[in-house]
Amino acid sequence: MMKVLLVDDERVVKRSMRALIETEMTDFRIVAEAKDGQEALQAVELYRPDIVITDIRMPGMDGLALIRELKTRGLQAEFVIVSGYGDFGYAQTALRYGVTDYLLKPIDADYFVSVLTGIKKRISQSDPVQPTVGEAGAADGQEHPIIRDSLAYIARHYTDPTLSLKDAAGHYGISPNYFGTLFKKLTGLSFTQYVTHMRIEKAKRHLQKPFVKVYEVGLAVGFDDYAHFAKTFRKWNDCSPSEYRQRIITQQSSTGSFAGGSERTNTDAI
DNA sequence: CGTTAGTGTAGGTTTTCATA
DNA sequence: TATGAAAACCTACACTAACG
Repeated sequence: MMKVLLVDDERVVKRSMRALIETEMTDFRIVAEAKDGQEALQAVELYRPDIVITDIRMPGMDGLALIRELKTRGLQAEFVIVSGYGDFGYAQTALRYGVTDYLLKPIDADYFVSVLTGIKKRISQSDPVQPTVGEAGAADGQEHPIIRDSLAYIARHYTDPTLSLKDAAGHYGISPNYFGTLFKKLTGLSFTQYVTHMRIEKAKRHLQKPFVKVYEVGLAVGFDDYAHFAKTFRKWNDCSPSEYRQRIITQQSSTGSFAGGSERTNTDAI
């Protein structure tokens, strides 16, 4: 049984995550909830959770400070960051603290389940913490200066349609072949997969703004060509950009603020 | 008419593998 | 650790069609 601590200042978010864990994940038990870092520290002392799921931005001690403090205290736990819109760069920084994964709000139910399931599997196999897909792959990458820097490079340039592995490799003065190999080895994702994932996640944020046209979203996140954007979006999410937007609107009108989101799935979000 | 989706294709880019 | 070559994959482009 995995012990989980939920840390978020938004009650509705915690309630949604609790509902999901209690209904979908019988191997997990929520031992405590906290609304900020201070409360979380106390809960950790009492319950020694296996997994800490924390928001980044909270009053008082924020998520990053909390993780730093818990690591200082030697807590052997897996950390999952929950990041809201506009926190992406912040979440990237969080990866350097060795978090296992991070989830963007609105949280996708399937992805949430898959992240926790993956953590349980790793713990049960007594493996060292391995990052999951996507951004979390950056954790190992932090150990190599070029890859560490390249992640920041991508974060700065992902909106540029001309961003390429060749350019990035040239930036560091190594061959594209070697750079690509190194990147995949250390992050778990190929260069293009990483960049595409970042673009799609950003696009999903933009699609929540109804006044922005879908093709403009594609342009805004680095897709020069709408057809390519639509194809790529569907490949990663099993729905078109417009379908995704429609779902978000529907879910937000029926369930409130903690709604929407999807990650390589077309199932309902929390 | 504007927006979005779908398809085929050529060319460029990335990944993989063998090798030093 | 690093490179080169070739295969595999991806992207941009052009075009068509559906929909409101």
